[in-house]
Amino acid sequence: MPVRKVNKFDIIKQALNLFRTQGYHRTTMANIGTACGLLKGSIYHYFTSKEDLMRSVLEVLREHYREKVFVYAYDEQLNSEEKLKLLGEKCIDVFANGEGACLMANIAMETNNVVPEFRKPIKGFFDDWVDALTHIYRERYSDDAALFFARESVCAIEGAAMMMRIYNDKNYLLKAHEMIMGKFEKASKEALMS
Amino acid sequence: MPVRKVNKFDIIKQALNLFRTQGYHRTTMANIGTACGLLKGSIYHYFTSKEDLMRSVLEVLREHYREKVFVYAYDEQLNSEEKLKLLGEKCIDVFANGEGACLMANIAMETNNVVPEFRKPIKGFFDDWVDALTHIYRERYSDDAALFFARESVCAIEGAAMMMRIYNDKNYLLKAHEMIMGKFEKASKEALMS
Amino acid sequence: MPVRKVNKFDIIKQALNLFRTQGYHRTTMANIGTACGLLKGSIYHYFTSKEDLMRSVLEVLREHYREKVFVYAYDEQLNSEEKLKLLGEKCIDVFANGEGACLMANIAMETNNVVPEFRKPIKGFFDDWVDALTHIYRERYSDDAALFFARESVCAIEGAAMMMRIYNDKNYLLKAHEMIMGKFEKASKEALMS
Amino acid sequence: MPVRKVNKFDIIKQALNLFRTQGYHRTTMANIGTACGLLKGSIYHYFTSKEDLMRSVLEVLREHYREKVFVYAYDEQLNSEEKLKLLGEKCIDVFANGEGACLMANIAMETNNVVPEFRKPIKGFFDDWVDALTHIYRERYSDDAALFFARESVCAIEGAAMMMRIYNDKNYLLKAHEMIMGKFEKASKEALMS
DNA sequence: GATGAATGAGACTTCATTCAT
DNA sequence: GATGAATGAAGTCTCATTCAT
Repeated sequence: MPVRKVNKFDIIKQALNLFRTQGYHRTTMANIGTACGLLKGSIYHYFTSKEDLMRSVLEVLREHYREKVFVYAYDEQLNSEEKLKLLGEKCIDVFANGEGACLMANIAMETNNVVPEFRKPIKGFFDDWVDALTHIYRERYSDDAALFFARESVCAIEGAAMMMRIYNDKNYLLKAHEMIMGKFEKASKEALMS
Repeated sequence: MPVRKVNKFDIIKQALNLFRTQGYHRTTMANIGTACGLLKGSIYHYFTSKEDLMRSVLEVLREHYREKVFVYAYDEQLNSEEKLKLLGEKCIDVFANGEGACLMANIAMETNNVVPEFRKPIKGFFDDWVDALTHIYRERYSDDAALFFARESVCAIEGAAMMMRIYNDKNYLLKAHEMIMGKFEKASKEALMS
Repeated sequence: MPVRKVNKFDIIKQALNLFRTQGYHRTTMANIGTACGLLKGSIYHYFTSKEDLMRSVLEVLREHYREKVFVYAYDEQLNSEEKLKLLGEKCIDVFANGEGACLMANIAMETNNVVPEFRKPIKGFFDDWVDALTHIYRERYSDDAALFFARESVCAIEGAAMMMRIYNDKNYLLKAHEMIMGKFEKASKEALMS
Repeated sequence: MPVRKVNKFDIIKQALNLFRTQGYHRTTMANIGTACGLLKGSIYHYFTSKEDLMRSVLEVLREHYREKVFVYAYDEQLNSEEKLKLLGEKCIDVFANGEGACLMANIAMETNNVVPEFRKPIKGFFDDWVDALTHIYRERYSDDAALFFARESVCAIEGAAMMMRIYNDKNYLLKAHEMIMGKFEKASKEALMS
């Protein structure tokens, strides 16, 4: 009964969810099919292979972050604190959501050096993130320091996301966010004092 | 004719290396066998299953860290800075070595929520690590603050290990270590001043 | 809205070409569709199945040979040499054309004893061919001998077509044709002498 | 129950038979397994892929002909007629055996231009055959003529094998053999007369 | 008539695991 | 203890075919 049941994006969403929670290798095409109400074979109507699907997932995810999260860093209606706060909160939302964790990091760990195709979008995502933070930090730090702290912040969040997963405790993410905010505010005061 | 080619530990060592670099699912029993000069079937003389082998790997790794790394936190011949420095350097050695990365984190990401058996040794490892750092930090912080900073430090290192892998750049790990050391030394001065 | 993009014959022509060059099993309905500017599903408006399509291809091919090639054997405007020459040349044209080879022989090899439906048109084609040659040969040989040499000629041509394909060398076909012509001309002289 | 059921050669023999009668694409690994009393997966213990198996089949077949058939062409205990007779008879045996036909030709037609890997052993086989016949023919013909007639003979036999298959009539092969023998004997007499 | 979505059987292949030798 | 043969479940992918629109 060939009635349209899904579209490409539905599949991507379901796959994203499964990849995030089960990992790439433990997620089968049948799993993804079931999640969409399709048979495994039908997914090949939309994607040429599992890798192709994953590539799309990574691209969509990157795009999502770029347009819905990192974009706040460049919204000049907001002041720096607000930007940083929004970025952090959005990340927490996404990461801590459901079985959570950062798919980009997961996939990087699970397939890096093994499926080189995935490296580009993953790197791209982290580039976007670091760029966004650097843009914010430049308002209070030198260019070098801004880049440095941006990287440090990403490390802190990603490390926290991992610990959250291991200990099943969302607090790690919240604390990391607070730490980043606190540091930034302190920089502000120091800037004022100097 | 019982010819002994390897022992349990040999297999664990090879498996550890493969799991670390290729991940759990992409490492086959045949891969491990080859690395040991055995056929895959022979591994079952030592371990009842792949999961069983992984469990052993995780336990051995935890033990290794406990005895060879975290132990310095409790070596009262050393002062606090020295302890912290040693811990960091040892971690960098192991993580940044070869194809590197932190197996515990990798496996956590790849199998958490899926192979619950692995959660205990992984959690245990991070507990040990946090405990060791907390022990050091207590010398300059309150109990609560020590625990808090210990967790933060582990997040920082693990996040850096991940970024190191993604960007293929060992600097992340070094910077994270420096940051932790710097923060601790600063705490020392503040303590002196107060 | 009934838009007619192709007709049955278009599909047959494209399918013939693909079956000839790729073989029956390696040619997919999608391949055929693409070659016609259709989607694979649309072919089922014209043919009930792949086998049905192949049957039509074989029939059309047989008809083509009967009307456009073997017909010369019965054209009494021509003398025997001319008939034989024309038949041979036409066959060479078709067989050696493009990726060439004799579809009838290909399909016979690939599907004989497996898709019995195809045997009839294939046999029919070779019957036609042998009949045509026998008709020509009768002018210089006894009925028995004519039949015998007709079969021998077909063997020679088909064997040559196969070697042409294996060695990618059209000469085999030309030499076979020459051989057949030469033998026939010699028969003529002997007949004259006797 | 891992008791040795087959060896590599058993599998090759069964596969050869199936490929010859069913063709390459219609023969599944499961078919081959069943024919050997194995499960399909077990064949991968001996061959890395279906293509790998086919390659072995082609190599074994070529070797078989070289050692058991074409070898007579170089056996100087025999006179020319005997050599040619033996070669022909052996070929008839093999080709007409069972569901018969020449696997080399079958595969050439079914996979040529598609699985280039198979071209080498197939070409090699026909080279061996032509070489053997050329060697015999040189005793009564010039080098050029010997090569020419050798090729012609192979064409005749292969064409006959195909017709045998289509008409399910072994006579084609016998007649082709007789024709070749007759021609050769006639050459002998002409040589004597001149 | 044409399309595109969906199906489902079945293909090749992988791999953890078992077990007789 | 080690091997090599075999297993069987499961995975990715293909493809002829169906059918609502």
